[in-house]
Amino acid sequence: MTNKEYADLLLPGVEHTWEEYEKMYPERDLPEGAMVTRYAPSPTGFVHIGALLVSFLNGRFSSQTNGVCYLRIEDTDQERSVENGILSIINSLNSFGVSFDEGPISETEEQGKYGPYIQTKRADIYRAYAKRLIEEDKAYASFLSKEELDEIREQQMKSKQRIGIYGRYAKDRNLSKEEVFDRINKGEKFIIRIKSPGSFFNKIKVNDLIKGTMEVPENDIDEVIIKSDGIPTYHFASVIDDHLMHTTHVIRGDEWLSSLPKHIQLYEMLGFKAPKFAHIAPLTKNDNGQIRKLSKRKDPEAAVDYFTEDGVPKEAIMLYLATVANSNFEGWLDQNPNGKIEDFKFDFKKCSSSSGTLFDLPKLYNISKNYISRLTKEEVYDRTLEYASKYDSEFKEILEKYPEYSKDIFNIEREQKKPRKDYEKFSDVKRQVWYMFDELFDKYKDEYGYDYQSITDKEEIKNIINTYVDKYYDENDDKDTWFNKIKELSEELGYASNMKDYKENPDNYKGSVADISTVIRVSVTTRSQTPDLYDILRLLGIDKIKERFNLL
RNA sequence: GGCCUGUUGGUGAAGCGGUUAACACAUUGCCCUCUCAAGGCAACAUUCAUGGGUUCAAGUCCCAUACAGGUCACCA
Repeated sequence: MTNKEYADLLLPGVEHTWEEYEKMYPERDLPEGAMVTRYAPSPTGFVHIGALLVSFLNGRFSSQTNGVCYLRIEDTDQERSVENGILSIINSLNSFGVSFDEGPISETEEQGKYGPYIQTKRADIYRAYAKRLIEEDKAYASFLSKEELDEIREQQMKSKQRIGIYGRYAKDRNLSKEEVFDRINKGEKFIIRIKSPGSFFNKIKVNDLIKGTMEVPENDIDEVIIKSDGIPTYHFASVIDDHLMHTTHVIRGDEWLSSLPKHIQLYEMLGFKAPKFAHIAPLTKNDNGQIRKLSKRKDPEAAVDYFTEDGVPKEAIMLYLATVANSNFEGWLDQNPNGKIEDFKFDFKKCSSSSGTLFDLPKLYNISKNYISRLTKEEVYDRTLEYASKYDSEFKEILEKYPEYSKDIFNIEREQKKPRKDYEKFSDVKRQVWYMFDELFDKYKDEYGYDYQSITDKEEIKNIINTYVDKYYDENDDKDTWFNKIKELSEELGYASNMKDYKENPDNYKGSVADISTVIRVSVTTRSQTPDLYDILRLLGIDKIKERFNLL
């Protein structure tokens, strides 16, 4: 039996040879230095915050070098696939501004010349290359059953040896072709493993763009490349795909770091030029003193949707991820307050080489707060409405009913050099402005209660507000005269009009302007803490003010 | 357990043989001020996990120890 016949026996019926496939995926025509990157998720439909970071970075590196970033679906494990998983990943990433030059664009369509971009559709390709390895005597059929594998592992653990199929454990490595032929004819199930040429005692140097050069033992494990269902393993498929799709840079999570020697060996065995690698540190969380990777199963905040539901703008999430990705990003943003993430040049050297980055929620919120403060009143209105439409129908109705009025409210202390920063997320907005709307005011005023501070005497409160509307308030006043009138009111009623005077001689007065302002503020809003009172009164208008005063 | 990586303040970090050990978030205090949010100013690592070594000089180089994380599937 020739090697070719033998390979045909193991993997019959391949459409094209590997040489043909090489021709079908020609070199890309790209400028010098252009990076070809990829994001390669399983179609689980779930987007992990760390995956968003990785896909984002892949996109940035290719686009800042005028390269290509493609999406490849790694569905070699059927069990992980989810209905519409591909589309939901695409949509989710798109909503965060991450898109791809090539790859699937729906469950059935795709764009780009290096496809198919879904691994189960490339089965023939992997078989062709596996066949080549068999012909070259670099791979073999292994009949080890699940039970035998378990037994070997147990034995290895007991005798404290390395776990895996290598050396003398690779029993089927030297089976004769005839014996393999017999067993297959008898219907025995088998898989294809590589004949690892490596030795554990040989150290090789592997280079990572982020971690630097590492010395690791060569891989000597006979990795599975084709599973018994005929589908390749991740390792095999991704190496072939990265080669055929001419990937120059593999940027992925650092859980892959330990399989790097395997991958490098596979590139060598196949005679491929290996791409460059960059392994990104995972996002972690401190779980009662336990620091661990953010987990899809245990941590709701691992899902990107969690923050959207929380009301954090997507842009803010990306800004946060950018600061995590490159530590100098924040300083750059500071220098370029209106800069777009796309204008920043990411650098592998600035990626954290530590073994994990704690996901810092307060920091995210801070970034989010600053981001929202830079929006225009229209943007705040649109985004808040968008949020309310999904999560707060009551507020949605109000916003739709009073668009211009709402925008005026959002504009309080907004369009200025140092804008007001009191919304950390869109879910905060209602909590800060409800009293400006009669419908909400009527509903919530009693629930929250009037928060009078130092002056609580009903008569005195009435006296202050009545005197104020009767004698002092004029809608046409500018801010200075408005406040001067509050000072005058204070004096008339025996309160200090000047805080310094009051602090020096508190006993000379019944209170201060602060107390007077607070009474007016609370009487009209129920809250002792609000944005600028002058703006609030003006927006409410004299009729509403009187109405609310009359309620007391 | 094997292999790999990492360890600078509460957090993210800068630092690449000679700096008062940046910066940002958080926290605390003061100032400003009609409240709040901001903003301004300050405090917060006598020390860079620990122990050795190299050097005139070490967070920075070397070794050991400790701790943490990752990974060891016919999962990706």
